[in-house]
Amino acid sequence: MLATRGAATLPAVPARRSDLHARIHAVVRRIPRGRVATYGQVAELAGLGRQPRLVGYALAALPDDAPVPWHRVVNAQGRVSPRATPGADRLQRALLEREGVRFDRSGRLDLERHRWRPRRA
DNA sequence: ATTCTGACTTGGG
DNA sequence: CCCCAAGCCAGAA
Repeated sequence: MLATRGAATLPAVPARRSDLHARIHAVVRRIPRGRVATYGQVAELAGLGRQPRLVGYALAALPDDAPVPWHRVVNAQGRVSPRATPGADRLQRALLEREGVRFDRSGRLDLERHRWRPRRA
């Protein structure tokens, strides 16, 4: 099928933008409706270890039409992380509420109750 | 090529 | 509750 190496016109290695992002997005795609995962949790599941920040970077890089439920990722405090873009955080919260996730007065959700617990890592 | 700038978390003061 | 530092990727200017 595909030439596996050295075709003059093809790169030896696929020019993927970023392995890191791809892996992160893959994990986030697994988060079921009505459940949430923290940045740290996603980092672990993606095999990045303690690098929750990278998860934030990867999600920030998502195009608007990406088939990734980015809104299901919240911070370790169970809150929607403040976003630089106006309204972005409001949208995230709205999307979660639409899936049945409730927030308390301080804008915090119950991680114990809503956290996604994948059987397989 | 260098610099800047974000969706984080943890440990400590 | 607030503040600070470290760890570290990628796209834009």
